[in-house]
Amino acid sequence: MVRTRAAISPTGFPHIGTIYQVLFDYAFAKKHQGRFIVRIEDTDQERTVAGAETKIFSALDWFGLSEDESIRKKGPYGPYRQSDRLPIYKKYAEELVGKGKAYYCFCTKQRLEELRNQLQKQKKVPMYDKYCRKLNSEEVKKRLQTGEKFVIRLKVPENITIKVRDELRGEISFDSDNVDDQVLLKSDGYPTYFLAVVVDDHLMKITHMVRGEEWLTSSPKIKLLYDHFQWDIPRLYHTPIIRNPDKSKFSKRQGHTNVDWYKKNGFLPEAILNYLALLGWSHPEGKELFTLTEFIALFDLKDLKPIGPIFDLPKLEWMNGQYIMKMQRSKIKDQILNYYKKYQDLRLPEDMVEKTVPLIQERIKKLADYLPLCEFFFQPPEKYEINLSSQKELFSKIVEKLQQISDWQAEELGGAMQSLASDLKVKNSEFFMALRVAVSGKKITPPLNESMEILGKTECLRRIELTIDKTANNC
RNA sequence: GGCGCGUUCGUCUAGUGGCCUAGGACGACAGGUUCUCAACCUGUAAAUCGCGGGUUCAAAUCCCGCACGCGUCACCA
Repeated sequence: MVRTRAAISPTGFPHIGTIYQVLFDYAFAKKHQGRFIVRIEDTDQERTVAGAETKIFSALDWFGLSEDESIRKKGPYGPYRQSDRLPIYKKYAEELVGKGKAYYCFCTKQRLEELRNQLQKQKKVPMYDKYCRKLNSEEVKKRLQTGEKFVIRLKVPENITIKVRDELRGEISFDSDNVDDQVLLKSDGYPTYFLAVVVDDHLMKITHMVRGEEWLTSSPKIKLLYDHFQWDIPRLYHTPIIRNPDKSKFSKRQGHTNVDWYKKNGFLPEAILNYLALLGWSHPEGKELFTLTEFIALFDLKDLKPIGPIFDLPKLEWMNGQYIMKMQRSKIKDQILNYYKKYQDLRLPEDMVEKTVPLIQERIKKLADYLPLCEFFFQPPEKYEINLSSQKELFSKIVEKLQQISDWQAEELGGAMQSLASDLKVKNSEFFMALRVAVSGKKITPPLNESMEILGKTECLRRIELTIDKTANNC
């Protein structure tokens, strides 16, 4: 059975790059009727942030990428939080020492730092000098008994070639002399990432290890560990890393990496996933718009392209607009209502939102675009984007004409206004623009006649008369 | 700097030796439609397939070298 996992560090807000990873883990597991596991990697006590776990799970739920096993969903291979598995790592680290594949190291942080500085000065690669490898077992035993602080390091064989197979790139060779004697168990009793992933992935029966490309160069360490434990290594996939426009790792400085930002700006989770799916993967028929279900059916990890794509917000916005355009009206209404309530603490009147949806459906790209476009439906304009002071006469005639309309429908209105414009020999564009601004205050609005129909006769006349008053004052 | 990975329009990509004088999408631009904005329609510009060598009747596609970009070099993940 296929089992994939997302290894998430609770160190801050949910990152869009994490979702990108999770999408592939999730889709691949689902495609093969497998299980998708979320494991909390909180082995760095200093970086762990309280509350981050909750945020991660709520982000997963928002995207519809909920896991099958985790700290909140019981599974057969728990616990799923690494800080709850400390004895396990200790046991395996010691097993490695017993096998002669790892060793105790008593070097102080100061010594390591000096060593590093020294090597850097000599323009050499900063690596541990394997000092404690030379310690004999008697001495080690003695030092351990006195309670001296220690770490356990991986004993990397000298002068061999380590071959690792990455399913997207083929076989990659590393010279073991370039691989550091990695610390596996820290002096605080916590494992480092390397020990923890290998032990956990094995114990949790992970079949496909999907992780970011930033891990690629550490894969020989992983390979060595699997060999030393004599475990079967899962299939390895190093997925591309999303980039900034300048091709560096996608970061806060140059883009929006926080999932919350997308929520707050009214992006739809389906649209984001669809967009993300197209980064490094393409639909066999060249389709750009597809559902998660369709993606799951067609996706295969091996089709991923190992090139770091640049995150292009305009395309995401376009895609979001496409999703809104295709959504049922009642659903958009609910989404808008919900969105403003939740993220802007505004309770918009449901009936009015419902009426305006048909007018704005193809005009907004994000839920957050709704109010700037439709605010005038809820309150009369305070400011006017065009100076109407010379139009007093025009508006008087408009009022006169509007008052005669008995059937207040967009069509009637349009007809009446059209004929008035031609009677007065005013250009359509000018005429309607003046009226538009009088009613809404804005140059850009949904279709005028329809908008006026929704506002109603009384309100429209009120607003135009208000405009006349204001233009009169200006004179 | 060592090591590793990568390189097709501005961006996401199609492409696995002939169908490629390189296709699509976003974006840009121009025009049409139109009461504004969108939407929609039509069209234009945009990649000498990073560069240089091979192999082959034939290369974006295979091989080699170089350049550039990115990643990584912690008791962080």
